[in-house]
Formats: sequence, C-alpha cells, structure tokens
Amino acid sequence: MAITVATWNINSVRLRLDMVLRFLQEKRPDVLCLQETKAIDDAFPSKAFAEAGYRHRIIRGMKSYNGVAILSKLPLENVGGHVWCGKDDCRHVFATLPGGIELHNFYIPAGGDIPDPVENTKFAHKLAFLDETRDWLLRERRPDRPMILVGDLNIAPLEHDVWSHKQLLGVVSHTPIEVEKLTEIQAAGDWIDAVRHFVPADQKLYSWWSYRARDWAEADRGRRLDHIWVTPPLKSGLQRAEILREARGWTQPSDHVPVLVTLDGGIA
DNA sequence: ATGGTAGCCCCGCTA
Repeated sequence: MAITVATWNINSVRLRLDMVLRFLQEKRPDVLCLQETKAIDDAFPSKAFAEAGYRHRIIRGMKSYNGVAILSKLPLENVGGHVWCGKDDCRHVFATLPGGIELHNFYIPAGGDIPDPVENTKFAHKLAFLDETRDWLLRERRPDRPMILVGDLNIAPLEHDVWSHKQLLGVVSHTPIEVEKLTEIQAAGDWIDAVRHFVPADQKLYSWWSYRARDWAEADRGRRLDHIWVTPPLKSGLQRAEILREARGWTQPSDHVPVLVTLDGGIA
C-alpha cells in the first residue's frame, strides 16, 4: 500500500487552518508534518484535524515561535520529540508509522542574517543544531531501518535549489558551511533526497519565496528549504514527489509551500 | 542597491 507524506511550514496553524484543511481535502496525504505552528498545545486546532480524518497526532508547540506537529490518518506509535542544543524549543517530533517506518519532522533554526557564528548567535545555534543532528544519526542510525526525515531544514543545498547560486553564497541558507553540515547529516543517515530523486539536479526547484518581494511569482527568487528524505530500504518504493508551488499564490499564504512524496511503505 | 512583508500578542522579536 502506498503512503503519501507531506511537509509544510505553515507559519501559524491557527491563522491558516482553513487553508490546511483545504489542502488535506485536495491532496489527501496520509500524514502531514507541520512546522512553525506557533501555538501552544492547548491552542492547537486538533479537533478540526480529527474531524477531517486526521485523528492521530503528536504536537509540540510553544508560545509565539517554532512548533512542530505530525497529523495522521494512520496510527502513530512511539511518538516523541528530542531537545537539541539544550533548548526545549519545539523543533522536532517523531513517530512510527504502520510498517515500522520511523518518521522525523524537523524545524531547523533559520540562523539569522549574518553568516558568522561569532557575530551572530543565531547562526552559531544553527551550526550547533546541525552538528548535534549529525552526531545523533551517527549514534542511532540502523542502515536497514525504513526511515523518513522531513521538514523545514532552512538550507538549500544544491546550486539549483536557489534562484542564484552565486548571489546566495553569502546568504544564510546557502552558505558553504551550512551546506557542508547538511551534507554530513545526509551521509550520516544514508539519506536519499526523495524529491531530487524525481527532479534532475540541473532543474530549478523551490519550496519558499520571501514575503518581501513585490511580486513573488514574477521575480521567482525562491529557495528549496523544505525537504523529504528516505533511507535506502524505502528507495525502491518511491513513486512520486510534488512541490505545490500554487499554494504560494493562495490568499494570505505561508511563505513556504507543501512538499509531498508518495512511496510504497511495504504495508500489506 | 538596499529594503522590503508577515505573525505574534504587547510593541520588539523572529523569520
């Protein structure tokens, strides 16, 4: 049986609840991973999602900032979330899907504007978060285990994951040090980029467009910050990937759009 | 070429 997993930085789940419900109705993913929910757990609109068929969930939210959630039509087991860099700032949740697939949903720190860990503590935090994630994978990874890692990783690793490789080399999200650390994470877990699996590396691909552009579609200065990765046991089951660019044009949109991957999870 | 917008919830912080 095929499973569709979606990831979306929603930038306030309460403000955009109707939009998310519409998305779920249209695309019917089995599992939706959200980032930047910006709601404490008591304020999370769990009931609306349950009524839409997403009865299983793990949510980790805080006031004003960050916040992640997994909403699922399928039962979730072994749910939880890790604390990174000693901050309980709601940037990670995990769950096990039917078939024993371990799903991890990340919201990696954006890192501020200045790409220097000495001058900018937010950038230092981002780099430390990446190192911790790598070390955790080196400790915990089991090469034969089916795993999915999704989220707003706040890094566009490839040349054509940004509108101008040259002009963004000094811009946080595409600097060589961040790309190197993300590549280390990818190697540490044997991850396969499930979206680039279907889209050649020489083709431009974005999942985020700044709010600050006068006309986001016309300028099209996007970046691919949102990712879905899988471990080798799931590679042969990959069926399709989609980045829902049109969602950036919806009324009062998030600056990120949904990313979806469908795979055969080996469930009988 | 530098500033532009959005969300939170208390007016600055983060993105």
